[in-house]
Amino acid sequence: MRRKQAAVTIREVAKAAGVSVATVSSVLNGRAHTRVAAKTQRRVLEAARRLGYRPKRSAQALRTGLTYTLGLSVPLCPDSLLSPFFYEAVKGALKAAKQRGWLVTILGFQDRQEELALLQSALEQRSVDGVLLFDPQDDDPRLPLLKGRLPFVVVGRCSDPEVITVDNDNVQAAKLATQHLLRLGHRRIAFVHVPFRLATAQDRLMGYRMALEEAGLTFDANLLAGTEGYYGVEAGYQAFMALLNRLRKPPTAALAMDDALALGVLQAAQQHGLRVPDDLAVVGFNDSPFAAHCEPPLTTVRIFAETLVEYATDALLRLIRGEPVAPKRMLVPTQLIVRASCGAMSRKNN
Amino acid sequence: MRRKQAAVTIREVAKAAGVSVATVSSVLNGRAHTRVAAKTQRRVLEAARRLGYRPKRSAQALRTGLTYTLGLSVPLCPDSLLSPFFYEAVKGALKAAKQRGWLVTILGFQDRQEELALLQSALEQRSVDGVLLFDPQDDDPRLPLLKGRLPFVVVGRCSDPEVITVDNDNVQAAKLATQHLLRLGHRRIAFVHVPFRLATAQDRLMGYRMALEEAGLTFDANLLAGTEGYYGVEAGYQAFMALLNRLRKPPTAALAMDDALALGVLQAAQQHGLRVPDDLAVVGFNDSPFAAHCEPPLTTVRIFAETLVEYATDALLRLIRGEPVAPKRMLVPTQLIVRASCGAMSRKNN
DNA sequence: AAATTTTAGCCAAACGATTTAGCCAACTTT
DNA sequence: AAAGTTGGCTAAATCGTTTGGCTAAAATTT
Repeated sequence: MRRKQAAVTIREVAKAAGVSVATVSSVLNGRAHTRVAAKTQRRVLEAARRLGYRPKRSAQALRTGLTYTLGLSVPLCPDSLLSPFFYEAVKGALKAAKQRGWLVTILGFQDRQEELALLQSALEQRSVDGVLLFDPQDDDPRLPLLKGRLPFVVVGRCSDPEVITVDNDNVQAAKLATQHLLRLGHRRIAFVHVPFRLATAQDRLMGYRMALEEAGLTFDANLLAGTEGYYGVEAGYQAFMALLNRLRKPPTAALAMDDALALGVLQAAQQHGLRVPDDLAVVGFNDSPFAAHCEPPLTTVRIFAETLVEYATDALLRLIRGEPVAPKRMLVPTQLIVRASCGAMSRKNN
Repeated sequence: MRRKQAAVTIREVAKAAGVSVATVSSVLNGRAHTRVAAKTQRRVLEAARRLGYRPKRSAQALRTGLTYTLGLSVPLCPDSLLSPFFYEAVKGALKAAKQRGWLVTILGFQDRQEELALLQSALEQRSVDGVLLFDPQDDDPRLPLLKGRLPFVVVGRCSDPEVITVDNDNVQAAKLATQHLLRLGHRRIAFVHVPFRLATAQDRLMGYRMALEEAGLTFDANLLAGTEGYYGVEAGYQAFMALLNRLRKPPTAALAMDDALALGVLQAAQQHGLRVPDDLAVVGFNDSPFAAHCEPPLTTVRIFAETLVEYATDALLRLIRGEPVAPKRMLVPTQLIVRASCGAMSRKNN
């Protein structure tokens, strides 16, 4: 039961077809160098099919120097806030990889340091031909480690202009969300954000400001509510509570950088006696699974993580093959999903 | 920038240490066959460290016949309901694999047929040394395909006694949840479930029945609300709505096989004019991210997917190495998480 | 001192593909 | 008819390890 049946090798195919292994390889890989007569080709193909021959990956890998495997370098947090993004990301990566017969392995890490060790290891063992990185930061130590040694593509915005990146159009996304609130008559819109060290936060702030300023309003830093930690309901609650306590007059709307943060805003608002959406309109980000089901259902900006990562993977594959990678930085648009929490729904009912 | 710097090979280490490659390999792999003097060992180790030698995976793979890679055969659904489970699963698999220096690749499929093709392919190309399968069904076609050809472990219950499985203790879980409701005084408890073709559904039904019967109640099939499709808010809504319309008197409690189904139950109840938890107590399963944040917060049974898959991966690794795998079937306990939706909270406040 | 055992380490053959260089016949060209 | 071309294929090298078999030298026994 444990014995593996001997697999078919290229040698056996060669023997069966009455040619040399070189010819078999030529036929199967369609090499330009050696042309093979049509008749011989047919014979080889037939023999390969009949014997059920599939080249052994590890032998190919050794000879060609390619593992035909991509690495996804992703954080493994204790909570599962990232899980929808992760799932979508894997779907996207697989979609792009599968078409070309590539595999995807997960390089999962707990902290930045472990990530570096993992990348280093992947590099040294040459276990992958390229990696996808997420969530770039200023002065990202991963880039110098990888540069010139292993092809990589970054998902998210990244200051280095050399690096190939694919990102959500966060500026546009925040701008549209803010404009939506402006259109509903709001003038004092809070922005609940994660630390600005993250590029995403910078971009969304940018979009928020642009919308305000294009509407003739001046940006007011007092309306910023920053979290210390990362995304998370509690973080949103704390940040918004602090904002409410700080201001004489509460804002009439809040744009949160993530649905979890928005949920925290909802809780803080409730505790502060503000009704949503009547006293406070709330807009989140990412269209998390719970966004449609919380009370009230959350207006949110949907991002297309699957598409994002699919593009990134495609670019990475090109990069590895040495093909030209069209634009060095790609932006994927987002979509505003209007639900009850911003008041647009009830307004329609008036 | 694209040039990879030539990697260090075992030959260079051998030269640097003034020994043969065989000796280097012996030292590094600690083979019993060839003993090496302590002094020489030190010299080799030092040379390897100094040069930063890491054996090339693909060469090892070719020579040893092992890829040191595990496959996770997981469904890729359009919606992201599975995403928390998937995330936890990957965490668990990586935790077990990483310790021993193994890699994990994702074999993601859209439908059963694609899964078979993928497994077949992995088998033929020998791209993984073993796979983890999820969600077994009756007469699962994956088992005959893999048996005797590729080691595998199944996550979930599986009728074949030969197969190594790791599963949640679903019987116990459903029993405890039901007992909780019984303790709160409920006597007419609905059970909202997915098709019984799935082993999980069978097991949870079993636990539900056991609790009822041990409490001296007779099982009433009229209180079953089955979905046609799989998990999903809409499915739960439909199933429970149908139940409510069918019965003269609504049940006072509902146990749903998943939080998404429970959410559907919540919606159906609301539409039917039943208040939760006052008129209807609701308990879900899986402690989904939204469970704590919906209205009212959902009492639910938490499962430990990470642990589950960690154990499964560990068993798989053992199986691959030919080590004995302790019990052929392992059960991981679950945990009831009490929130407002079952009424236990408000009761306490009386 | 010779025979035997043990220790320490080397040689060379795999593993299963890809790829380079070259051979031979047949066909063109001059 | 001699010289070059080309088409069609093969032999052999190669990728970087691991490992079974072997052999000197050293240690031990007879």
